[in-house]
This record gives sequence, structure tokens and C-alpha cells, in this order.
Amino acid sequence: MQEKSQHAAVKKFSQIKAHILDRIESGEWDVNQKIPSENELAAQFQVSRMTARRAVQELTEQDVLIRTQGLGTFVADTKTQSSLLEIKNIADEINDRGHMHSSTQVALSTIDAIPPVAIALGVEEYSPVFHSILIHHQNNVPIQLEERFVNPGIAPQYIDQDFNDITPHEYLSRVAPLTEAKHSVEAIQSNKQQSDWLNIDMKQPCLQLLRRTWSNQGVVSFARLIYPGSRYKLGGHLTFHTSQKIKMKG
Amino acid sequence: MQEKSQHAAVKKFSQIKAHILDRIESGEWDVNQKIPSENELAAQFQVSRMTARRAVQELTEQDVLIRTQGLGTFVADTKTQSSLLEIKNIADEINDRGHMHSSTQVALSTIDAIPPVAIALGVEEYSPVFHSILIHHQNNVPIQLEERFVNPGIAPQYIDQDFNDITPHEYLSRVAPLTEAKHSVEAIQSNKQQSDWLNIDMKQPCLQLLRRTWSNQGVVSFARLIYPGSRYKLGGHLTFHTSQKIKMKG
DNA sequence: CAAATCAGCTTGTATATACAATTGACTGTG
DNA sequence: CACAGTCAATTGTATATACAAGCTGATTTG
Repeated sequence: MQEKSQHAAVKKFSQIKAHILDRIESGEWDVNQKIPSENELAAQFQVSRMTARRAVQELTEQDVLIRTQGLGTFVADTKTQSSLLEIKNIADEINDRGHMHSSTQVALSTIDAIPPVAIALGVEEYSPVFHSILIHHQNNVPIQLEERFVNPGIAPQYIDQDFNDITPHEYLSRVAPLTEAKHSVEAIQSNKQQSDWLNIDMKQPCLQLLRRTWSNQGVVSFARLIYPGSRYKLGGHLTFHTSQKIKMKG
Repeated sequence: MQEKSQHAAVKKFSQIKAHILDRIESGEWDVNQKIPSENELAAQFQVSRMTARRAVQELTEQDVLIRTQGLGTFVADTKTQSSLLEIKNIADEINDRGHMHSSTQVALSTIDAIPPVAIALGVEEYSPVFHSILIHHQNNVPIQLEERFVNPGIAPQYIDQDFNDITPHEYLSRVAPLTEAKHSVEAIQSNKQQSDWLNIDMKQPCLQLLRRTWSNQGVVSFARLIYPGSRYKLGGHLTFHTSQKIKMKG
């Protein structure tokens, strides 16, 4: 069965990025500590210097590292973080961390909108809406259960898609560019069905993120995203929030 | 020292970036319009493809351009959105909702910093730090368990306060104005002690929010905030920010 | 001793090349 | 006409190489 799809293979430079991030997040490499040079990384990972350089370069652009010509590369101070949690889509988040994202479509159908769904979507109660369920994996481990209700008036072709090829978020962004989104986060206990899909024990604590998205035509979709508490933290990583930074010369 | 002409001092890839930005800002290249391919730019500027690529690549990372493999490079829409969750302190949040906030001090002492706490606070392992535990209520119902570790070097009088009168957050804001904060959110199961304090059944799903706060003197405190899943949702708040102007250096 | 120089490391810029992956258009076949 | 296959263009990944430029520490020189 070919239900599974890999939206991206893990590139060499991504592996090196992930390795560097791991060392930093584990505390093995402290702030201001010098990290291996491009040549050392290249030798260690059996890649060319240019490939190692790319990994280091991209992390530098994200303010994770600081480089000085002639001196070396150092772990950046983490101070420039905001008190805002950035909610990104799961595929980008996984890829940004240098891991492999894949997803499995579990269901895709038209259902009658029960009142809470109808209210969230702004449609008539018991009118038909699209309903999809996907499981997202990081390195083949389930990390998010995505249940989504979609307004058929705004994305009428949603039902004809194959979400093994493209994520619902990606598809919806394409057909109805987002103008607004609202989130809420809470802790819940997984039920039997959810535990099965996420491959965790029953009644484990999970993060539940509810998201409503708008385009200029109205509410596009209402999604319930469930993450196993043991495998996911929201905002535990650097929120590089392209701020206009003052650069100081030391 | 050999003199160099100013023209040679400007990097080639920078010249190409400037050229592309000029075309976009002058309106010559409209939004969504296809721009010359890497090979065309390389030929036009008499550089290698990799150099032209670098210019286009950097602008893509700044959301000025959008690239699609096999298709080409296009001028991006000037608006990008990201949704951010705002984390507020519990007392303000409860008051903002028009409810009554109260808190109970459970513990306040000096302890030796075990390694994870020491790392979070940026102090020596097993050096003394302040430790407080409070329960916050909304309309007399427990809604947050606050466990906090405080850097004594920055708030030496923390240990002498009575946190039935003032919240730790309020006190710390007063003595060491916060400059930065970092959060992570996850789902956990409450243990016996936590369940008792929050007056909930054991092993209920809870939101755990970890917060590190900085002042300009360093890490002020590290807090673990636990909310019963049944009583609290982290509020969704949306922010749009238009892309900032890209300034070229050099 | 103090200053200048040099050697050796680092990152920065640039080139040339190869092949993979994706898209869209073209083309031949039934 | 419909469809499948092919092909060209384009971006994506990766390598190998060369030299420039900046920093540090050791060496040489005045």
C-alpha cells in the first residue's frame, strides 16, 4: 500500500543543520562556544566544504550562529526572542528542523456540518462540508493528527485532491490565500481512535490546537490538530521572527 | 596596501540583488511576474550561474521572490503573514476577562540549583537559587500552578517578599525590567502533588508552559506554569505583519 | 624590548561542472 | 481528438577548486 508519501528526502546540508541544532539544544555546545570549522564539518560528514558551508550559512541567517571571517563560527546568544509563539505549518516546521516529513491520508469525504462545525465555518447547520483526516509524521513517527473541516463554497475542489501529494494547508493556501487565522491551544486526553492513529497509549496527554483560517471570502477551514505530548512542544525552538535588528560593532 | 577601485569592492552577487530590487521597486517587474532565470542573469551580468543563483536565493529567503523548481522565479506578494500566540501573565489575563484573580503562596525558599535549573538560569550548578510555588485562582478555582526559580544575583530580595500581596511576575518586572522572554508549551500528565494543588484528579492532561525571562543583566527567572486542561485554553491572537523593507548593505 | 612580518588557520567570494527533480510544452501514435 | 511519451527549460543539490580577506600567534627584525 502506497498511502505514504515523502514530501522531501533529507538533504545532506539539512542533516548537518539538524546535527548542529541538536548540539546547541542539548547544551553540548554552549552560547558563544566555537563550533567546528567548515573544513572540519566537511570531513566529519564526508561532504564538500561548500555543502557544510551551506548548513552553517543558513543557520547564521536565522541568527542561530554568528560567524567572523578569520576567527570562526560561534553559537549565538538566544536573547532576541519574542514572547510570541509562532504557529507554522507542520511540514515546514519539520523540514526546517532538518527532519523528514511525510503524511498519510486517512479520510476524505463530504459530511453534514454538526452545529459546532457549522458555527466555526459560518455555514448552515447540517449543510455539506468537506472533512479530511491526515496523519503527519516526522521521520516516520506520527507527530500530528490533522482533522479538518473545509468550507465547500470557497474550496470546491478540495474533495478531489490527493493529500498524499500535497498537504491540505499547502493546497488551501494556493486556492484561497489566507488573510487571517485564529488559534487556541489546550491539553486533552487522547481517545482510543486518536491513540491508534498516533500510535501512542490511550489517554495520553496531547496538545490540541484549534485553528480557524480566513480568506477574503470568509472562513476557509476549521482544523483540529492533535500532537502527542511526548513528541511535540510548541515554540520550543527559536522563533526567528525576522526583526529589524540593530547590528552592533564590538 | 594595494588600492582597489570602488566598483570592484562591491560584490557581484550584491550588484545583482540590487538590480533585482531596483526593478521590483520601480514597478518594472510586477507582483507575480516571472524574472530572468539563473542562466539568463548569469549571462547578463557575466558571472557564473552559482553567483546569479546566490543573489536570487538570498532574496527568496527574504520573501522578496518566490521560486518553483521547473517553473521559474517570480516577484512575491509584498505581504506575508504569520500567526503568533501572545503569552500574557495570568493575573492580567484573568482580569482582562473580567474575572477575579487571587493567589496563594505555597512555598518560598532557597535551594541548590540542580543542573537543568542551573542551565536555564545561567548559574553554577548547585549554587543557591530562590524557589517559589504559588497557586493562582480564577474566581477561587485553581487555574495555574506556578513554580519559579529565580536568579539571586539579579533579584536578591526575592526571598523576602510576601507573594500573597504581589505576584512574582509583578515584583520581578519592577526590580528587573524584562527585556526578553522565551516560552515553550507542551501537554503533560499531572502528578499527585500537582493534582492536589490544582484540585483535579490525578493524571489529568495539563498544559505546561515553560518560561525563561531576561533582563539586561541576564536570565532573571525560569518558571514552570501548569494549567488544568479542563479549565484553560491558551488564547489565539492573530498578528499580521507586512514584510519589512529590504535594505542592502554596501 | 617593541614593532613589523609571516605562517596558518578561518570565513568570504567566485567559478565550472555534473546530475537530479520538476514543470510545461511539444510530438507522435492510436 | 485524446493520450502517452519525450524534451527543453528551470530550479535544486552537491562537488572540486581557486583565491581573497581577516584574525591569531609565532617569528623575525630593528
